[in-house]
Amino acid sequence: MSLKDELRPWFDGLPEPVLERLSDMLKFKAFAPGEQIFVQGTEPSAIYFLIEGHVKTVRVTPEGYESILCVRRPGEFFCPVTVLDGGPELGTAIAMTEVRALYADRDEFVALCNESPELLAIVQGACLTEVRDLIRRLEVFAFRSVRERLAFAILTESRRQADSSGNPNELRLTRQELGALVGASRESVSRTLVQLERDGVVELGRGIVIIRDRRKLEKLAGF
Amino acid sequence: MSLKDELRPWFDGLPEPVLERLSDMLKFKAFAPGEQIFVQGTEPSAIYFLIEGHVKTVRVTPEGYESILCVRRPGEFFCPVTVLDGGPELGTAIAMTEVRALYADRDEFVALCNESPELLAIVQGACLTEVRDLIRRLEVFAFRSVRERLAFAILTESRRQADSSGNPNELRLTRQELGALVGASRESVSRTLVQLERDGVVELGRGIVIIRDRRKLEKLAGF
DNA sequence: GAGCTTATGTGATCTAGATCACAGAAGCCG
DNA sequence: CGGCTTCTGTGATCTAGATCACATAAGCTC
Repeated sequence: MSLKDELRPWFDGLPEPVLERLSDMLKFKAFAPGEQIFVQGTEPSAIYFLIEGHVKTVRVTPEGYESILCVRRPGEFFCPVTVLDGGPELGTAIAMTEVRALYADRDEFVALCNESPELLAIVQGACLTEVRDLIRRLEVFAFRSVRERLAFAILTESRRQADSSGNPNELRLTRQELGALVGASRESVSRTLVQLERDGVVELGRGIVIIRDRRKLEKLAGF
Repeated sequence: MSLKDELRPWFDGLPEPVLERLSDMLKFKAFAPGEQIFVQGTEPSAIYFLIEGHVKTVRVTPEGYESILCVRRPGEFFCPVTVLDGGPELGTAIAMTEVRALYADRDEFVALCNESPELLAIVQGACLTEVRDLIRRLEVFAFRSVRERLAFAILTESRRQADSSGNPNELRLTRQELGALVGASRESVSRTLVQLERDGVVELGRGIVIIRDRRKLEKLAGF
């Protein structure tokens, strides 16, 4: 199957010639676990299309606290915001697993966006989704307990995983990473998850959380 | 001065004919303090251009907690996100003072955006700014104390006020509203502000916070 | 298997901040 | 003016969650 055909499901509705030109400008690159793809604050030089593996975008505060902005999964491209505004990278992208990705030079890609309103609309749409997601997350951060924030994060990530045709019930995140995702300490996450396991909501493993009772989780998260 | 000329500074770089058509589609409306301009979750029917007064966009959780998404000031239009994606309103917009605003029908405005890439880029840019602002805010929420969150919020609002050619040192926000902005209780905000007043950082009044020592504030906020 | 490194559970403490409960103040408007 | 409502300060109490301090445990590599 040609690259162009592989891209099609990602860019549904994109005119054939645009798809063609896009696939022509893409190059392949692999990353090892832990490897940095780009660094917070630097000028964005490319847009990445994730084929395989997971990538986290993290921000580190001056005190050394690490917070995870988002986890990217196969089928996603990043970062839509920096592609459009050309501003500094919002976070540092780190491969969580073996990663296979395609990438395009940002300038080239932007040029193509300016010629194709359809492509621009797709990137724009991704940004708008991010705004809506961030607002929900902010609300959860402001008023809810670690237990509820965790439930929310697990469900959210689970859904994103389902969207990328992964197993929606198995989340490969360490307690540390979950903490960075919900703004809590590793210990609190650990204790809370053990509690949730006792309640039959999840099942725990080393570096993994398995969802057992989605209904209870949704109730907790306030969905 | 014609409406078109009044609009010009808001839409710097917009081609003359587009500006003309935009000014033709605008209508005037005034709101009394406390009046709702639109409601969270409803379908957006218009885009508003704020001429005078302040507008807060709030979200209310099922338990009755109120959080403020943002405060709009003269020279801003809202909400760029719902204009572009047509999704449900992100929050309920409430006039905080006497408000004078212009508004355009969303469909008409979107049609104009589709004809003018320059106009689209302006609205898009506002969305991208929102993403970056939200991310910073999320980070502050996750790891910092009420004291630091307050300093951050006061500075941020101060800057936005300066941008709308208001007095950047006088913030007309109640303790309650500041709490809704930083995710803290009214009491905590009150106590913390009194402390900051003792330290000579701010001066307090009924429904107002006056910045006295911007430098200290910036240090606290982590700027 | 020995010896790493990384991920995890869990007890003991300590504190920021929520919550409850009032009392003053400052504006309103009749 | 007196009686509203809205905003504010402040004490007392209580608890979620951070932090510190270990002890495992599970993989990995040689």
